[in-house]
Amino acid sequence: MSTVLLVDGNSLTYRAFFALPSDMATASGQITNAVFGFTSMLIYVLNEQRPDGVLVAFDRPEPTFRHEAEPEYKAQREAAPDILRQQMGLVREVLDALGIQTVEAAGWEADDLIASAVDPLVERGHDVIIVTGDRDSYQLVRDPNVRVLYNKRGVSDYALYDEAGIEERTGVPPALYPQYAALRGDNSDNLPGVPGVGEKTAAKLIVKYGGLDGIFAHVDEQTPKLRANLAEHEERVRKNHELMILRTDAPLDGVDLDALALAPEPDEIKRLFDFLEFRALAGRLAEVLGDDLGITVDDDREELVAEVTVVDDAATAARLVAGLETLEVGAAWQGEPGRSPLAGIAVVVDGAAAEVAWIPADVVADPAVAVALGGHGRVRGHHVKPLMRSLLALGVDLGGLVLDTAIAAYLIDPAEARYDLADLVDRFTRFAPPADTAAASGQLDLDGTGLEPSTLAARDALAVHHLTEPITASLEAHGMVELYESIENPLVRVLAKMEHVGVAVDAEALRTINARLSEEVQRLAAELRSIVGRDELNLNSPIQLREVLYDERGLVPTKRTKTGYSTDHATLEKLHDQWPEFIGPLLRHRELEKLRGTYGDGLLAEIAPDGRIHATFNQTVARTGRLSSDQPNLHNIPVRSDEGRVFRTAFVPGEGFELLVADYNQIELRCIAHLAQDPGLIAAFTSNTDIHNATAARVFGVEPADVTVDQRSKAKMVSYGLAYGMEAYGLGQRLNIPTEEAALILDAYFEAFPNVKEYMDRTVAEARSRGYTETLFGRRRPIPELLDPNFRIRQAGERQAMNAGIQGLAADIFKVALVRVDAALEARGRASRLILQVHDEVLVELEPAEADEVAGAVVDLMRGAADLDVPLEVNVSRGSSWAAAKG
DNA sequence: TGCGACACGTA
DNA sequence: CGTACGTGTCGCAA
Repeated sequence: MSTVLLVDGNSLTYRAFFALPSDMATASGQITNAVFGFTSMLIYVLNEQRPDGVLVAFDRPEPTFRHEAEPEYKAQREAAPDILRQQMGLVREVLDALGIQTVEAAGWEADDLIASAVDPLVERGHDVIIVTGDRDSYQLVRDPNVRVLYNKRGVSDYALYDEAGIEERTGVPPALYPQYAALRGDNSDNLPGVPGVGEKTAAKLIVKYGGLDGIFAHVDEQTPKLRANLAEHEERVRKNHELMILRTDAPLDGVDLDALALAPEPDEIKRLFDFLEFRALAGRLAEVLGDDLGITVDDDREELVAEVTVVDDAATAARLVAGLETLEVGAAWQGEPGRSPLAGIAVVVDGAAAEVAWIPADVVADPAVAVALGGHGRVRGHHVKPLMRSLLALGVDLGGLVLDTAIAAYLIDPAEARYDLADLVDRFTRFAPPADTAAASGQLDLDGTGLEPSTLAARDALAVHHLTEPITASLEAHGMVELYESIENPLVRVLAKMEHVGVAVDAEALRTINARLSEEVQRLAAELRSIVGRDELNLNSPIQLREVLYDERGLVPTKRTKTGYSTDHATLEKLHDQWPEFIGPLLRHRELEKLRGTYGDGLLAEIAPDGRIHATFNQTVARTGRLSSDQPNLHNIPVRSDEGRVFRTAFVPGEGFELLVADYNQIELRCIAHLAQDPGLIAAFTSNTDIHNATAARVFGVEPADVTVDQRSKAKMVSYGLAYGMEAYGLGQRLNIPTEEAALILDAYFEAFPNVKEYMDRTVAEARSRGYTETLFGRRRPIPELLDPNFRIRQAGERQAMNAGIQGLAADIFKVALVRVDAALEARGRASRLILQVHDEVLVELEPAEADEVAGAVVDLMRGAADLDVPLEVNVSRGSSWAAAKG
């Protein structure tokens, strides 16, 4: 028995396009994510299924009989973006090179062509496997010889369904699939089904009545609501059904079904894969096709190899460093970058000749070398902050940075999971990407490559040398030189200093808080266990809580998670009155256990020998341009609840200092006012009144003096929700009011502040056409989800687009402030220092003699960080702890 | 030991 | 069915 694959070329290419980053490109700039993903999927299935023949079908752009029958069919689909369309041609080229037949026909979809090929192939005695990401093909599995290999997500997540598999997956046999889908509707085809009928109900009805005819003959047996919906939408369902049936009479012109075996052309494969820079794929393909074809695509790019000279003499090292115009550096640690002891640094001596010097840590720390490094001022590297931090610990201030390639790559696309030096070498230089880098491992030969840390660090330094020009050019092409140079670049050193200095913590106070919490947590746990009569109930386990609350007690929550009923705070709150003696203590246990574990134990474990906490502030993580903090995360220290806020009393000024806390007042709302140029909102901020009160007055049409507490709170919720793209449903959930009422409030808001609505719409439209959002300062964020065929994903993209410009602008302003505050403190030679930042708030240790002057300067610099059409206001307070200062 | 799911802290 | 993060725990997989 032989197997033939029928592949839906459009469906898979589309899936590949959205599964892979759209900045995947060859050195010459050809974007390759879709063709790469398609080829990868194809090789994957060739390898898994080892078929004897393959046929790939494609859609044509012309309308089909479905469009003629139903104008709404796929009417919501955006035209394929250019960067996808141009790759369709490359997909064809790949297939041609492999000698795989393709078929297409004007007026027909790929699905119909596949359907039409199934029977002839089965008649010829083949097993047929349909490879697609489109569920419509399920209906073709009407024969034991036909199966569907369905692409669930990404490029390597597949499920192979036979007849029983389809039935298990959907609840109906393949033959009934079109009727089932007609009832349920199909969002991706813009074919609505029957309201109130989802997958479960549709399957149940189909199975019970054997199909649509049976269902509509027995509508009277349904509940009133369902009956009405079915009756009202019968015509629509019938129409859907008609459209969903795949035709088997499509013309397979030019296809020879008896010659579907692959006929690879090695020379053509080599040429094409070379051009596309598919080196790894070529290797996988060669394995699948067998080596006898002799397909080898050489990676003829040069290896990045440094000539390393060890410099262990301080005088020589100092002379060398001082003599270099720019310092292109790599570094290695005996453990974690920036935290463990530094092993040494690598410095490019002659880039063209690949000459790199390795300076061991003890030599780096020599005063002569330290002076040379410190006065240097022209450093380039990849993730330089950890190096700066380690050097500060050695008493060396690296001073001026001119290029951090990781941060540049982050600006170019802030959505990447990480910024590997090897990836950048691959994308931006003529060199082959190194298998390992010191920047990536940061460890002493952890992965057993056998390379010395000095070798790795030297290669990193050399990589930075070769990246300098192309990365700079890319920044220029993106219009981001100013953003990089004025904000991100100087910020690196500011953050390194903050990490190095850390924040002082009163460990004794923390322990006291923790002991009290532990005691109460114990007491509550015992109480809760005795109420339910279980000794081993784990209160941290949502699964076990579900058993207690929903199975045993029989409570019925309103919210579900994807695995079952939710036990989150909002849900429990609603159920509270039905079982107060259990849920009350449970909520309290949750709260205190969280505080004890995450903030009590967590913070205590992070206190360094110097009695301070040295978090890391990540500059290349948040997609909006914000910073993030880890080890520990100091951005989520409790403040809202009284119980939680006490942890802030343990954050104290260091010996001989006082604490200053300064935060922007309503910065995101002010950003909205400025960006939207909304006269009402601008006036509200300019008049210096309570913004939520003023908003409520406008929204609810009352005098400011007459605004109720409830109205103010609603207005506040709307204002904040707005920045996140919230809609009526979400607002209703949070205010605990019906969606309709929430919709009225939203409408009233947009009527009161019409430019805000207009700004949101414009932002989304712009992002959709350009593919990315851009802040006032030129920070970009690609949002490919805006073109996703899935409505929910597209909608999430719209919310991200609305939020990116707002959160991003606030982040940019704040970064400017940080840089300027630090610069001012240094310029005036002050001992006061920045120690912590939390998105719109800074903590400064004030040296008492300078305190008034510095506090004033911090406020002025923060207020002046940007010139918006609304004033920037800053709240400041001083005290002996974070909590006291905040008061 | 790693990972997804859940829950929850902040701006 | 509100954006952006990081961390803790559980429970299952390897």
